[in-house]
Amino acid sequence: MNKKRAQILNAAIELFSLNGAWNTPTAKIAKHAGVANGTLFNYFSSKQILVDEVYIEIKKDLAEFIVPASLGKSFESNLRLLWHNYIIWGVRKPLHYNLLLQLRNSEMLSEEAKVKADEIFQGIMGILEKGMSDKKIVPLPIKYLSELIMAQTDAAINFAKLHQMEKEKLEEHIKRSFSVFWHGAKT
Amino acid sequence: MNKKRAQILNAAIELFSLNGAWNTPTAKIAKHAGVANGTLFNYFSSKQILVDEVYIEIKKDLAEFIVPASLGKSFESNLRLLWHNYIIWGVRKPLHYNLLLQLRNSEMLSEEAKVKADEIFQGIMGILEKGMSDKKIVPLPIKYLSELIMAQTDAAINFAKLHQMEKEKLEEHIKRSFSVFWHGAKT
DNA sequence: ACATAAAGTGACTGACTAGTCAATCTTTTT
DNA sequence: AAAAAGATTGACTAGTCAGTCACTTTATGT
Repeated sequence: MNKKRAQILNAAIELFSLNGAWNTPTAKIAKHAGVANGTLFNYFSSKQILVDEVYIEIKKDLAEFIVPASLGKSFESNLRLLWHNYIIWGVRKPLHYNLLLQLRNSEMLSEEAKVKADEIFQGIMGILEKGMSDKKIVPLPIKYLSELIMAQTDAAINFAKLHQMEKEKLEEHIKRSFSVFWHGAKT
Repeated sequence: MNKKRAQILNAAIELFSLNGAWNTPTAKIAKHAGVANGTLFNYFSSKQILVDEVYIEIKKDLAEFIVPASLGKSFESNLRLLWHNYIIWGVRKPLHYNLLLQLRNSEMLSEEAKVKADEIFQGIMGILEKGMSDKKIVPLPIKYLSELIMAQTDAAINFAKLHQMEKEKLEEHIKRSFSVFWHGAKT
């Protein structure tokens, strides 16, 4: 069954996010997932692997959510869409988002997991970077632009959460955050 | 003696940063600090308290480093200086910087430690926020500006590290990063 | 209906670690 | 220089938890 695997992953995501992965015993995860202690290890042969898989799962979820279904229009509109979707994801899935940050900075991930997770985003990053260099819309190094995009979307997510934004207000905020980025980058 | 306390804190900062605080036994910290196991608990009554104190220590170090000695000129020049100093600090003290991010997202800090650490920055933030609202240089909410400042300086630190920047090149990069922010914010 | 395989279980264990404390060493006081 | 106070020590303990494995339950094939 793959259902059990998903149950365990979901339980892990929730408990890791709320209490910290370092502070969450595998027994608690199993219980929360409604399976026996030993069953967890049938699906994930060690806690390390579970942590890695949780990270990859979250990145996959994110990638699937933000990737523009209809790609091709102008580079700016593609970037706008990615920008929008990432912020929405961060606001709508606070547990996932929180855990993403936690694991990124925790020294808990194996190198393999980091590489694998990066590979998921290679497609998206490739499109982005190609667009940036082709159009040379912007006089900044591509890698710095990527950093800026990540950083400013994170700032936007934090602010949106702080004010518990929804619907129109959130959409307004997202638009404005993109303008701020776009004007800055075009300096 | 306060020297021992400092030794323990420094050992903890190094080991926490490299291996993760969750993964660093108190015994290892004591050994690395050149004191006995029990001595650590004479200075920090629990590991939780040690972690909290490490976090506060780092924040103090940062505050001391970035605060403009000569304050008073224009708001923009003050902000420029804070911006500059924070990035320099992040680049020069990679262990401190790394651990700051790690602890922020780790669910390891007590609420009291977070509050105490925030208090250290209340002065700086106050000046900043007052400057922003007084001059109304910028049509964005103050809290969002703060988020943007933190986010964009972090991006600048990452990029500087990625390219192992130093001296003039680093200074150029810092200047540019501020321009990007400033132009964006004035949208 | 039976046999064989696969999936699930949970009590158990070996390793690890935060925190203790009685004993020892060092510093200060008288 | 003796005594008292304070600091340091590290062997020890009590608790926790990742991972195991002999057994049970469920699914599949004949």
